[in-house]
Amino acid sequence: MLSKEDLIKIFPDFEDGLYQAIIKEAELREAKAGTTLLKMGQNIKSAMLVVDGTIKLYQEGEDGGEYFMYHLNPGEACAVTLVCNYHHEQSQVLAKAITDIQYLAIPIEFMEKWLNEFKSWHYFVIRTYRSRYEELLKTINETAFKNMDERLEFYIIRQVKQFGNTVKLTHQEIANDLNTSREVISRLLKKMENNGWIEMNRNSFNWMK
Amino acid sequence: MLSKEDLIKIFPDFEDGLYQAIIKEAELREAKAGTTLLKMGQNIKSAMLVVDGTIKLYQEGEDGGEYFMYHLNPGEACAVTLVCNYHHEQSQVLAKAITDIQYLAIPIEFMEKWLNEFKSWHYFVIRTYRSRYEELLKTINETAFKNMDERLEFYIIRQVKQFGNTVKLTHQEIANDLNTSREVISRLLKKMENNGWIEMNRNSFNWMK
DNA sequence: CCAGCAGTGTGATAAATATCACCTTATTTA
DNA sequence: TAAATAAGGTGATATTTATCACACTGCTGG
Repeated sequence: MLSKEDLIKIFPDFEDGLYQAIIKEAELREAKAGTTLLKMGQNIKSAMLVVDGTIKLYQEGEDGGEYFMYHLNPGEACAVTLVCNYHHEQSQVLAKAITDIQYLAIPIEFMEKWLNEFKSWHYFVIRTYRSRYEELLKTINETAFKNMDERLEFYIIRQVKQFGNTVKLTHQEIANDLNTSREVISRLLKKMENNGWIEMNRNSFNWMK
Repeated sequence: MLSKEDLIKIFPDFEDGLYQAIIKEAELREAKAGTTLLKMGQNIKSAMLVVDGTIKLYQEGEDGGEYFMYHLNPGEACAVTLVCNYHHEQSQVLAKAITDIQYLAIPIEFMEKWLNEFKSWHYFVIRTYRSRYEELLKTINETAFKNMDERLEFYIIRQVKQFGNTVKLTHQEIANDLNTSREVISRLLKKMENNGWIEMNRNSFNWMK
């Protein structure tokens, strides 16, 4: 388990008792890049707080398609797992580790309890929901109003902010995240290359705009 | 202002002190059907709790387009206005009264204070964010994965759940909400009529599926 | 009562995106 | 090192959605 000092670094706004509670009740878990952490429809058994690495959150279509919504970084939590009533809550999102990650798993029976006991936990939950709500608003804005070329640009910029100017994704992976086809992405990237916005390599490209 | 008894009917889960605080600090406002209550980019000055009537929440595109996200009903609050830090928060949504409405306006300087003082307020804020987050997930699912015919059906069903089987909207209004054109909606509704799903009239139709 | 307008119907066409086919090139593996 | 595999390029075509043009109809205000 992490020490209190470690926890303070990652979750600086918690109160003393909450750090103790986390140390006592949470389990520190690891997962390899590529692991699916949460599927749609799956019962939620524990809250997920990111300690290290990056998680990608998706909406999953009935047909099996995936639609990228936002990243989760250290110090952040997966909103849907912070359930207040712990009876048969089912996940409405798909969560995947895209780097090797470490996270705290907290059995959901503590969610209600901690809300009562720790003010800083309450604030954390509100901040989490608020920021995720705002991410979803951005995603809706892109999806509802923009064509694929602009959506792709927005998508790339989010990648760049996360991981720097070298985007290490195949055209197919990007197409999956945007729920379109590989050909569409290939052609749009080719246009960007012609415009001098990117420099393409196999399995990656550099954002230069 | 409303009496405590009225408040209890609409917001049953608040604690005693919170009802008092609302009576003391909130202003009961009215607005006519069609009024814009909140524009994107506008500074948020007060929280909005719906007392009577229905509000529609939209995402607004840069080009001026509107995209319907969800309804707000009595007992519910506009999530974006429940801001914790009251420095220059700007609205990221568009809110319109679609019936005559009554709502409580609470100056946002009380948001932080009430979070500290009233546990039931804290829970209310969390419930609000959680349910709105879930609405957005549904909206994203429709937008990202479905064609216009299915999206229209989903949209109509939400209307029907709100207002009953007679949908009193023009094709143009529906087109605006779904960020498409009137012709597209006209043609799709015509198909639904041919399938026997709806009965069309001028300015309205009946859902019979 | 009729002129004008909002609401609706519908064909023609354009634009965006999806799908299919097939090719080339780089990388991995037997 | 040859063969298999993954990544990417590109034309042809189909589907979905957007846009334009114009007709029709029922309602409303002078």
